[in-house]
Amino acid sequence: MVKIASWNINSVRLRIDQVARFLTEEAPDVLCLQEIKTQEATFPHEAFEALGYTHRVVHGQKGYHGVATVSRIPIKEASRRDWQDNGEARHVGVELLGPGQGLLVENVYIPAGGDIPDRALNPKFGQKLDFLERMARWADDLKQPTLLVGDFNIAPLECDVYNHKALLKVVSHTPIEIEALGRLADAHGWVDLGRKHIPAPERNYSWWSYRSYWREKDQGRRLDHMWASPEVAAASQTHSFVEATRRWDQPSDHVPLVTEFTL
DNA sequence: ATGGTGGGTAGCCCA
Repeated sequence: MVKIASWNINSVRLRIDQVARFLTEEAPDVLCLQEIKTQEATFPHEAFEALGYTHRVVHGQKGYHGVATVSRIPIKEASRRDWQDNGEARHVGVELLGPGQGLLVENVYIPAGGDIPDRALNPKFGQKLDFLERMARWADDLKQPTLLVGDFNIAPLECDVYNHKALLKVVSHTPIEIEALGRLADAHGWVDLGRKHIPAPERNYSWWSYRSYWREKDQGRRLDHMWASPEVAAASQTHSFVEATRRWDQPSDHVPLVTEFTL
């Protein structure tokens, strides 16, 4: 069994103790982190080393964005792509070398896209759409069994948000983003593990805004995803969102996703 | 309809 997790941590240095708690309690073999907000040189390597996560691939950036994949089973870096061509660190791909040998684990942090869902008024929204189109072209050529995980910053289904109608014009749930994400989905025949294991219309949110969480109205969205090649999806046994982390002190606004595979 | 909170960094950007 190989257990793989993904978590937008919103600063790995600030929340390293929470990461350590999560690794101790859930014991994933591989953890993909997004929004580490630091460079490789200032990544808290020691804490991961002490917990047995001796294999690490960090695509970092000072202050913003940044992704890292840490593992207690052997991995090697396969790629780091820049789908915006602007130097932001939003992707790293690794290949498993021991258990699950040959599986690619692609860790991505898709741009949030700003506040206005109009590329003429908001360049960041256009960059998000372009990022998705370039990812789709990348996925066209994938030949190896692949697991694509991360913060996609899109909640595609009606049941992926607390109020579908109210959010149709809110970036993360607009039809144009969902169409672009659909083209990425079709490019490889990805299986959405979140909905394979927790079928619609069941609620399974992965993110709650810091600005609204105190209201205790459960105004969440499913922004984080794990998508698998069909044969990889068929090997998935369990899948869960670890919602408890959102109630820890000074939490990330995202919660981890965890999947177990027979590989 | 609005503003609400959080992180990194150093005079605002990003989410």
